[in-house]
Amino acid sequence: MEQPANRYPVNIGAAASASGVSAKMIRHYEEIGLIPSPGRTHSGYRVYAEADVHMLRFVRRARNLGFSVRQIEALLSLWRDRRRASSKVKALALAHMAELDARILEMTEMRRSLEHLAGQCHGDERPDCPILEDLARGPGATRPSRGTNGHA
Amino acid sequence: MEQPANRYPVNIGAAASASGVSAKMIRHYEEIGLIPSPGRTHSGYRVYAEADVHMLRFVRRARNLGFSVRQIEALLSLWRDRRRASSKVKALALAHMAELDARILEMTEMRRSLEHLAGQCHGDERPDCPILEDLARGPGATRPSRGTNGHA
DNA sequence: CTTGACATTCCCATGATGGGAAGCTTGAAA
DNA sequence: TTTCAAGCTTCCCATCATGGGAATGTCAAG
Repeated sequence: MEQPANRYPVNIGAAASASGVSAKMIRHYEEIGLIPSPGRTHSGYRVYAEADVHMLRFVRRARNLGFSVRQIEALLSLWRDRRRASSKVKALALAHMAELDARILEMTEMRRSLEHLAGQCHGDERPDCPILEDLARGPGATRPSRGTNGHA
Repeated sequence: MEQPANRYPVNIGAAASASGVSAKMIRHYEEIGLIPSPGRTHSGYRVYAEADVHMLRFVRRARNLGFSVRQIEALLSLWRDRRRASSKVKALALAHMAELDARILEMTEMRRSLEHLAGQCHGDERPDCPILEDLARGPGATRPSRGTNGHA
């Protein structure tokens, strides 16, 4: 009954390619305590079981969704606790969605401002450029230059 | 004709509050060469002229638009070159907009995935949760759990 | 002079990731 | 068996923009 396909446990390289998390990051996650320290061979090589690789995949997918390591720490402990209320997981997800919304909004506003400015810049060989003018003197507030200084 | 309102040149603290760039960051920008080294008093204090504060404001506004320091370096040199073609500035702005678009898209997709998952999670005291299940076994691929392992 | 608010430099931390060096281990080919 | 490449180990450094804090020096007002 030796299934040749069951190649576990594996070294860090195989765990990395099987999980999509780089070996570098696996060691890092271990160091910061996100994942437990795996076993070691007599010579010090890290040894990963299939369950470890599953956990790494979990981590990678959560990162793909933009969760921070801190949040993933929480997700992992919720994952391990098979009796936790699903509301706890959902709360984490909603909180992260709110963060994403905030960042999306922020960047969308930047984009809108830039679009506006770029739309006013003819973008040819002439030197006058509303983009730089706006950066130089501040959005909107077209204050009359107080004659004292041509700004250098 | 002594206008009391013309309080330049100023120390770093005043330059910071007048520009909205922290003293810490002003020194940092100087160190990395984004802005020129200002004059110093006999005792080593940095001294900023009004034009310097204008430049700092320029930097802050550009950062508020999400430009990287590297990009601001380019913007500043375009700003100083009064003969540059406005197309160069516009090109920078458009490139930055494209970066913003990419990041916005990425985060929007994350958000959408999360929304989908959260929408399937009842979020009550029951433990079963599609969010964790998805993270654990991978998006879409609903493989039957091969009984060999309760996952640990 | 003392005091308090400023300034200076230097080092460290964040968060997630990667690069690379120096050295040890492993397995397979010569 | 020797050797060689590939893979592993740890350690340090870099990114990017920002801040905290320590130790020390300066300045202006009391």
